[in-house]
Amino acid sequence: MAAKTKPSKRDAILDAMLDLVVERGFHDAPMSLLAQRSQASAGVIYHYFAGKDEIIQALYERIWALKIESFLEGLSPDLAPAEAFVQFWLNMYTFYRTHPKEMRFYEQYENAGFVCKPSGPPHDERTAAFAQRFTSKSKGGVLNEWPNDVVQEMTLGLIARLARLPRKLAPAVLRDVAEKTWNIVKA
Amino acid sequence: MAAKTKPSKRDAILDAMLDLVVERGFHDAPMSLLAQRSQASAGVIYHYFAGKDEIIQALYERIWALKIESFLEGLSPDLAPAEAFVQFWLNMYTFYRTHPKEMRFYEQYENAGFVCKPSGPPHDERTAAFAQRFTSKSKGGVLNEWPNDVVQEMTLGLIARLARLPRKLAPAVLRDVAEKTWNIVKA
Amino acid sequence: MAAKTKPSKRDAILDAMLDLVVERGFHDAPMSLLAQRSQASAGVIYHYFAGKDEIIQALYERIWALKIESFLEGLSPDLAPAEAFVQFWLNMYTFYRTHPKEMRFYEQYENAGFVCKPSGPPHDERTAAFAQRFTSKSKGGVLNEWPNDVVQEMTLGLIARLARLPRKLAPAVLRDVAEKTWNIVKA
Amino acid sequence: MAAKTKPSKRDAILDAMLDLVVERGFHDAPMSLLAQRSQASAGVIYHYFAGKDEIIQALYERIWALKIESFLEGLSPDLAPAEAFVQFWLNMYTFYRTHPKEMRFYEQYENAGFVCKPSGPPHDERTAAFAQRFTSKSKGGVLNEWPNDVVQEMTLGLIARLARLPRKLAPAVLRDVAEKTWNIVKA
DNA sequence: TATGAATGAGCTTTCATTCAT
DNA sequence: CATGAATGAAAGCTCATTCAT
Repeated sequence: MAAKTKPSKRDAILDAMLDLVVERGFHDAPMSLLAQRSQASAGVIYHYFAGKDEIIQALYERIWALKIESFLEGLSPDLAPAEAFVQFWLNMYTFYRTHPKEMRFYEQYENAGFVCKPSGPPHDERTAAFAQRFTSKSKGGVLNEWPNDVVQEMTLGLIARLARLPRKLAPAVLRDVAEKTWNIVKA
Repeated sequence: MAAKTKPSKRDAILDAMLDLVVERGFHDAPMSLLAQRSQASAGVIYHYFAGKDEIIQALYERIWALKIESFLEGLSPDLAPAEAFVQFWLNMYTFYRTHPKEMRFYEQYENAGFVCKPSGPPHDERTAAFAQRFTSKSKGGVLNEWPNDVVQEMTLGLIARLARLPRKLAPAVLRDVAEKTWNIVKA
Repeated sequence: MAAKTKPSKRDAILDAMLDLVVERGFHDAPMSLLAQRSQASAGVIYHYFAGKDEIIQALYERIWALKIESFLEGLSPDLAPAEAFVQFWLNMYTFYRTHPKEMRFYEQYENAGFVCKPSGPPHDERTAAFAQRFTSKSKGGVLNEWPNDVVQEMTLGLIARLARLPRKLAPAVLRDVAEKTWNIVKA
Repeated sequence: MAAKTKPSKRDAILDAMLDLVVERGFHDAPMSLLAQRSQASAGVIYHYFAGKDEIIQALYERIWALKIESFLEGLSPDLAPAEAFVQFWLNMYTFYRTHPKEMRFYEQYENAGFVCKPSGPPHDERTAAFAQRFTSKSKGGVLNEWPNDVVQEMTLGLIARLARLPRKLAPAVLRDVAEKTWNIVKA
């Protein structure tokens, strides 16, 4: 049988930290509790990580990777812009709904200035290709001429917020929002 | 009669806490530093507040009040819906741009689960009236039939995010976004 | 009555640290024990000192000052060189014999490289004057032409070692050593 | 037969510990670092030594043996007292100058009370013979009547201190000090 | 009102040592 | 012989809070 049964301890630590931060916040996630929850002794944690900050950082990166994977699922480059947009939109919504803890962690991480993101979020080729496509017309993309960050908030940012709402939105509403939004930001 | 010059100490404490939380995050805003920064002794702080949590709470409420005041400025009930909407939109953007620290505090407060908001945000009559007007048509308002929270994210939430962007947006873009958004959410 | 009854806590901490280091060595002088012995809580110690290193440093400086005071006692500039030399020699021996703990601390401090002496031992005018007198003849002093540090080891260094010996030396021997040494190093 | 190439691991550990103690002091020489530096795993160290203290102890003894060997080099019993004295003196100085790390270790060991020397320094015949010769006349030796330990500090102790000085002393000065010292302590 | 020394539980981290592999 | 993950007590230090003055 294949190998990958080993790093379970490291992962257990990250899992426990995720739970802890979501349940109690950065300010109330002591290493002692982390040890208990992850079934690790206080000592081993420092065998895997240099310190608390590094755990947070590693967790951030693990979630980032997971996110990228989920977002690009089923997104072939052949899809027409409108379809790709809606597909992507739904992917994000689904990811956020199925990973609420990861999402809450993310928000704390980005808002609390806990650690400084090192060298920006890790780069990814497929994301870059996708991003390239969704730029303003004047830059060779398919979008209108609003500043890039405005468009992003209108799309990615909006989905994230909608996904945070307690209730799951009806597919019809979801599609409707996606399409109306697309009509605003497309070229 | 001696004017309101006295409670300056209390305010100084709140001011210092605001700075601290914004600069270092909830998890790194010790009372000792708060004392230093607010020119108060460790002891007096507990004369004005019952504890750290209460300071956070009081700060939250102070900012809330400030926000309400700013948002409703120049918003008479006579304004046509579209105009009121755009006016409100611009008010929010302006407030957020001129109160970046308050905004960052808010985000941490809401994301970090630091304290549970007691009894919901304080009630306000004028807000209520305004909110009443901007509900779905079927409820007597002027908006479409999307769930209320979806519309809120599309509007209030969006503005907040746009205001967080580093660059100040050009008035033209701002108006454009406001109007296009209005066209989506209006009845 | 005069003031100086206050800094007792700070001094108690230094006293306790001196005992601890002498009894158990730097490597076995935990803050918890220090707290117990000095009748201070773990916390207050950090009110008076920034950390363990600073305590060691402060102790070093306190002892240094005490040393200077003792060494120069009864040493008027009018004394003939030979007499001044012997007087100084006896002062040192007496100090070392009456302050064995301080001496042992000193030795550990200087040998263990525990902290780096900041900016050298604090300067003192009277010492400087005395030192000036006891330099080689060619530099205007009363000593022979050996390198300065060699002479120092032959005198100061030697006394320190003799004082460390378990037994107290007979005054006669002491004087004899002092005089013979003087005959070697004088011009 | 396979020569002494095997115990290299044990020696590597002692070497690494020597470096560590000299560089950082007893109080900051953790086993983990020792493992790294000696290319040994944390585990094997305990195959060769019962614990940290034993390593220190073994190191002390290794250095002691080395010292004895160096000191007695070229010291035949036929040499006249004055010549033997000066020869020994120079041997010591040379050893100390060529083994600064060993010397610094020694000083920490003796000052820090790290471990109590077990059963005194290991006994050695040749040293004993040499020591016997250099006792006071009344005990059959060639020295004056000062207490034994005083003479030792005047000689051995002094050399050790001179060797610690940063600069290497000129041979002429060295000889001069040796001879003048001899004149003091001889019978 | 105001001070700041004092408390002590609790925090993050270290480290000598063990033991399954 | 050798490894290095694992242990857990203890280290140095922080911090919300109290209280004598």
